Amino acid sequence: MRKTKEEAQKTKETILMAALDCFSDQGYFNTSLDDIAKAAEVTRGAVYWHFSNKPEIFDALHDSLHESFIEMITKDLERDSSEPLRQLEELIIKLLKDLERNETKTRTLKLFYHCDYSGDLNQFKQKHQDNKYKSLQLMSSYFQRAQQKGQLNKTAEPEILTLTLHCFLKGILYEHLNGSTLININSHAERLIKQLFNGLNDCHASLGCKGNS
Amino acid sequence: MRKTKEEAQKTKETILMAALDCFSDQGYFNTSLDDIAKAAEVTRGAVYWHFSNKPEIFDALHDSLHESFIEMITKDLERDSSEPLRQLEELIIKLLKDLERNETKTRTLKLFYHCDYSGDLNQFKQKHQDNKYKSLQLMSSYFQRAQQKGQLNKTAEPEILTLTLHCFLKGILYEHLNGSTLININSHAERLIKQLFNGLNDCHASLGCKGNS
DNA sequence: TTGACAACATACATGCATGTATGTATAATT
DNA sequence: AATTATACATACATGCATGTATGTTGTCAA
Repeated sequence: MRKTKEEAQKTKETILMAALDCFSDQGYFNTSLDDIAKAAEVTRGAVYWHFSNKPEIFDALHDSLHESFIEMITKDLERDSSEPLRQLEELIIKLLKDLERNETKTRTLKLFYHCDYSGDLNQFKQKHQDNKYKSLQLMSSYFQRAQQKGQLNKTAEPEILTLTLHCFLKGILYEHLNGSTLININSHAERLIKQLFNGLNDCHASLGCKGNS
Repeated sequence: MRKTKEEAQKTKETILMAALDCFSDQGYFNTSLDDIAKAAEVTRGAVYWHFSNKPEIFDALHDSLHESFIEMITKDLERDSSEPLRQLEELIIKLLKDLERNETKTRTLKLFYHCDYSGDLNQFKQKHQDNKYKSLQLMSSYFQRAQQKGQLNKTAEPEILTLTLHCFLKGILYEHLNGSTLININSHAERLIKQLFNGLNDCHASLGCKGNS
């Protein structure tokens, strides 16, 4: 019965992926640990050995996705483009298309868009929210760079711009992940993003911003 | 024990509001019918008398909110403003501020942003999504009017514009309802909306749209 | 006014999910 | 080579949520 350490690590990841499958199909609250165990072709004993309970499995899934995001953005920020706004625009589209290709990421992300933190997941609410803020702060640095390079009106507020982008992205992802027929990343997302950035450029570029009270 | 019809209708609504309270506090899946009954100061017998099960309570909450939204938009559409885009902008802000005031609506809406339709709620997924599309169609008619009045470039696509607005709104609401400290409707939402509409105007007004491939 | 039915309350049966305790075989350690 | 701890599987106890069946009281209709 006893497996080698590598094998044990492998079954742990098998359990994680099985959990993701179950959560995606039936939802977090509708999946029992036994469901996960059966999907991973182990028993609940194995699950309880690697994780203390269901919320911890959820948290493990979160971590893997978040680390991946942070890494992609951080690496992109190492390159100091002459046009930070265009760089950001390209990054966003790249992230979206990466999501579309990687089904594991898509399903994981979908989890966090529809999960209810008011139950047993409440213990992780703050942590996951903090992690989201970290990604946001990274985003805002693009706008700061653009402002420093004089490509953004001085009255523009990077925070507001980041929020705008963030809300917009959230909406797109929400619809896309929801399996909505409204949005198809290949045909729509790129145009939506471009439209948003056009708005930002036109509004904040050289002239003053017209409508902000 | 037997109550009059009016009293019965009242307890039914009491149960609905109690359910909303419970769902908001503990989440849909973490509330039992007994929780709801206790919150409404009745027994589970009363709950089972008025509703066949928990999903049906959820659906009843949905209906009340949706009807309210459709009514507000439909009434606004009766007025044929000379500037449909500005009219839409004002409507959005009005809707947001109405939401902020009406806590029942806020909590109900929050339910549907975080609910997981993959479980026992799956039976209502299609219906609720269809209802969402209805509101979206109403929104797009503002853009169509603007286009007819020549206030929107002829190459602009009302559907894409509606999607843009919808995604953006979704993001704002998601953050706001999530209790995010990032967004405060009073101080932020109005500016965010104005910024978005500035983008639309600048991009699609008289000149051609620059960046759309 | 009296039956019939509505509007619940109470009681019961069932199943499932959780957590833990214990068993076991084998890898790692010495 | 013997021991120990690991990596699970199995078994058990518990509690809770659901659904239904039945009881009870008052209302309304005739």
